[in-house]
Amino acid sequence: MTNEMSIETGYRSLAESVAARIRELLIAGEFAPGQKLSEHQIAAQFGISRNTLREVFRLLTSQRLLAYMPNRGVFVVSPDEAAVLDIYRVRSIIQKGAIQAANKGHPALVRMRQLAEQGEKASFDGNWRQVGTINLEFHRAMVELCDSPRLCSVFDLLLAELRLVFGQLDDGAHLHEPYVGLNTGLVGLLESGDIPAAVSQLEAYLLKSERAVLAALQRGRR
Amino acid sequence: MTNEMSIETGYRSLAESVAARIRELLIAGEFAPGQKLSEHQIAAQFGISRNTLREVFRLLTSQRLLAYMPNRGVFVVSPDEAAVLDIYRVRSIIQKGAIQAANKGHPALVRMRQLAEQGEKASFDGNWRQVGTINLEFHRAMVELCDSPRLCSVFDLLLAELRLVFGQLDDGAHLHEPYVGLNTGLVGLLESGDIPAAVSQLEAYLLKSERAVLAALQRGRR
DNA sequence: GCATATTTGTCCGTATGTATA
DNA sequence: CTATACATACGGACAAATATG
Repeated sequence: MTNEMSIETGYRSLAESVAARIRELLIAGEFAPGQKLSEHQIAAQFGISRNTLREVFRLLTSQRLLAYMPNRGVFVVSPDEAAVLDIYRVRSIIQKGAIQAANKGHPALVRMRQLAEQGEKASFDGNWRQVGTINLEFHRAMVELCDSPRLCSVFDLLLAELRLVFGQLDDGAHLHEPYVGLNTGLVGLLESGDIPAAVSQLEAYLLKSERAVLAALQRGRR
Repeated sequence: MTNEMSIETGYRSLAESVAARIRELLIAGEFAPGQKLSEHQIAAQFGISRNTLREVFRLLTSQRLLAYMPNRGVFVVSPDEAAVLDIYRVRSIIQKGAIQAANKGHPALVRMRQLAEQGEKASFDGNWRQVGTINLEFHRAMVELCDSPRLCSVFDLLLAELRLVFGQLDDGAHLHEPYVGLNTGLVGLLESGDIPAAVSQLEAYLLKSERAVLAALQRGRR
């Protein structure tokens, strides 16, 4: 999925595949933020040696999902209000920059249309968990509009960190539901080529989402 | 300097400090692009064990400075034309986004003024090496305008990769010299608060620089 | 195309220092 | 303050893949 695999062949070393698995567990909320990850325990849990696990930890700390505390071990990061503010600041810059490159017929734009419709459907069915997943995929596709592998990988890391924030919050419902309409509207604007309107629509989305996340975060972590 | 150190204390583990040292060697051009880094040799060269060195490699591959080839080892990346295009695409988005936040009196803006003047001086003295260093510092300060630690660290990685490209080229002179004037002009526009003019000035810089780097790259690597 | 040497990928055991109960 | 637990780092071992003659 992401770009932590080796070049050329899609082969992943043991460290890379375990990193991918732990990454999935992290964004699924299986590990609590702030929790310590013991080398001994995790190595046993995944059936790998401690040396290999330390390579895994180096990968995941580089992705801002784990953090080292010297001589104390690695811990799951617990993004605070400042982190959320920063993440949304970067999102704003990256996503506004990306949709400048939107041109009709771009594969990513087609995908955005599909995802917007899937989001409407999932929202209608009340499947909030899927609404959240689709929503993030939608914004990921938005960044793909500008055909920049580096920007996409940066954005992936941002989204992973943001998922970690979501994992701290208790309600999956109202965190994504209000935005499916905005997404559909945004796609329409991009398809019609009205970039300035799309930008302000995006700004509205980001501001609204940021405030909701901040409020939920301050309302207390579960 | 960069953010690969552990949280809380500024202490760096052995892997982190060796990674920083190798990183310096890489951007100084001490290792040739495409060169293979033998685990045995490099471990001996730096007086560390293979296990620790593999952690170092994980850090540096995460920073796009090295790349794994499965069962063949790690190699210094050799950015090609596509990489340069992508780097400048991301630079454009990030830097244009960053200067939107420029307000008079921002510490980063003060620093940009200082660096612009230092660049003029170094250019007058014909010290091209220092002109290049100052130029990159100038653009780094530009990104600091938006007070986003995440965007800054992303930009640092981009610049490190770009330095790797410079290391492939033979002339350090004409790659930076023509831009010192543009830098000074850009600072003036930002200080006067004329963001739109600053943006077009920045666009002119990036386009010019990108073309020069691409031309030098196609003219042949040393 | 084959046999051999080299190197990676991964594991284990262990010594040392640091933090914590 | 001592003792225990753990992170840090090292060296050696071995199979598998790769490079070399």
